[in-house]
Amino acid sequence: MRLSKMHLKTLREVPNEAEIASHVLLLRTGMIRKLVSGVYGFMPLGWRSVRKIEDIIRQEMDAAGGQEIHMSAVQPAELWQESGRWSAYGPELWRVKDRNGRDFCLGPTHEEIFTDIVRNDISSHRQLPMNLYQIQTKYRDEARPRFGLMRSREFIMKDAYSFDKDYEGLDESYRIMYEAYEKIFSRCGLTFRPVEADSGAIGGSNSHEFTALSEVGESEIAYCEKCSMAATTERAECKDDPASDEEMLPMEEVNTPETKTIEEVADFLKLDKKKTMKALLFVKYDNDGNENGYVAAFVRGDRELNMIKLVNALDIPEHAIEFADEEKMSKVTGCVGGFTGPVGLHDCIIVADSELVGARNLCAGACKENYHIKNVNYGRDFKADIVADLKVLKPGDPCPVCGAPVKHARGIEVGQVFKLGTKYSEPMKAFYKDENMKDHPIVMGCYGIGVTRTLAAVVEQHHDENGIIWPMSVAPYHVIITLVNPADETQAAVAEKIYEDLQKAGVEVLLDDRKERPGVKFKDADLLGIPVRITVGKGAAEGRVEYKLRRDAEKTEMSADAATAEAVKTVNEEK
RNA sequence: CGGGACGUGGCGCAGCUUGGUAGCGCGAUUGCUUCGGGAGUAAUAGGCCGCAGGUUCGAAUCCUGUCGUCCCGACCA
Repeated sequence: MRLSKMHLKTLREVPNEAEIASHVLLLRTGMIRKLVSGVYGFMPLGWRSVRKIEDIIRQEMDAAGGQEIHMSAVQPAELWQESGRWSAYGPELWRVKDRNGRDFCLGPTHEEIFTDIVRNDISSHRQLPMNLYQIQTKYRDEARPRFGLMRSREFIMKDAYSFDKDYEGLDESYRIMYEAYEKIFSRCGLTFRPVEADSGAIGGSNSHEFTALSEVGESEIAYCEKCSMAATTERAECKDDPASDEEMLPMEEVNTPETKTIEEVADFLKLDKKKTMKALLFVKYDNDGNENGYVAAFVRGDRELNMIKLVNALDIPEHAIEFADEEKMSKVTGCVGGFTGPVGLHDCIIVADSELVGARNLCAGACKENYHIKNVNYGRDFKADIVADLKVLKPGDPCPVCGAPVKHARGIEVGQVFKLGTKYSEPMKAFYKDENMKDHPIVMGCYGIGVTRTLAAVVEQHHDENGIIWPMSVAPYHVIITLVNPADETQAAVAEKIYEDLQKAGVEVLLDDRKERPGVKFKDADLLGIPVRITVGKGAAEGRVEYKLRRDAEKTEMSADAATAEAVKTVNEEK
């Protein structure tokens, strides 16, 4: 492609709407264009990179036995009502009505549609296992779209669904996808870590996220350097401190004026924070959005509540719970903002962290303004409706597997794999008949990759202060020829020859034949990040050109033919 | 949804405090010079100052509302 003919507009200045590197660079290179908040279009170079990623995904999915299909983005509400997610999914589901007032949504994911396909088409065990996938535009009406392609309302996703006879088959399908994902992200040039994850709104029992490591990433992961433990902090199990062998002491109410926070209470009573417990108060909503009772969650004073673990313990969707209005809640349950403890609380669901069961003589709120109670003990003084691990695993806490101190890192979630089991096949009646004509629900798995988010993650991991540094595999073009002075016939002829030779060799090549000053061309070449660069300039009369890789600082002078050969070799090795 | 900031030619911004009908840099077009790291010069085009009300003789500027955008939080495969 000749740059003089290409639809390309690079920006010299940083658009004020962008903060992080991938967003800034994708806008400055003109690869993406914003339409409205969270909705982006792709210009020629951007679209080529998207297609590169898609092609890598297709190759690996096909190699893993997947079959590509393409479903509509528009989905009828009926299917979502059948699975129960029409109400469970929440406001992120982008709902639309047709002219007759019938409800639809723009698909955020396609479990229902794929389940519907197989329940119609699959009836025999002989048709299983099967894996179907698509690469398609998805919609999620995000509360706060941000960082360009990182969290957008419209995005491209590859979603795959596996269908098996039983859980053993699912384990195998899951393993195959997991390995395919490792290949895909490696080929895209990403540094990533598969981590155990919560299954969220998609549902199911077992899940891994593929996280591209990056400081600007929105997911936080905990991992252990001594063993293989790696999980999102939402998911990571947090070990209880061992049960105390202290004697239970009698409860004692103490006056603790103006001590609303754990720090204040611990300071005032000269207690270790570990000898206190804190209360977090929530209001629960039913599927229609009406208030549906209160929840009080308790963790030790030095711990932090993990909301995901709480909603999982309650077995409700995440959006069905919110911090409670303490005054309103007080009238029903007797809680007192800042002084809430489990003793004296009534008419609400009490959820206690498992660590509290073995702890002894903790200080808790007295449910009375300016009073706390010392020596509160589980079992004797209060009981919980639910006991579960509710804690956030913090850096330095013992690894739940081996006990070594864990570390934390941030990352961009570029893919996730789930074991769904029969979560969809059962309610939607996707059954197959076995050898004995007996019906069984199909056992499903689902596997997603954020294609456009992967593009952003690649840029996050591969850039410098001058621009993008594309890995060969996802670069929009492999080689850029900078023709320093197009008016110089010798230079032009040498550049044209290299351009043609590279194309004949199957290399994707850009020829910068614009009537621009050299500085502009060099700056653009840096910004665009094309991996191999050949500069045709002063040396052209002697048949000499410069060869340079975007990622390297040094350039090499060589003959035009040698540069062409070197470029072909490098591209074929790396693409 | 809560908190904060911002909307002025394609992009980045000034002007607003103290109202008088819009300016700078980049970009674009044309000429001349220049030509290996975002050139110099001269000229030209391009803006109902987000939108709607209000105050005023007069509003980019003050007031109210509204829409949009970004950041933090809430939320989020």
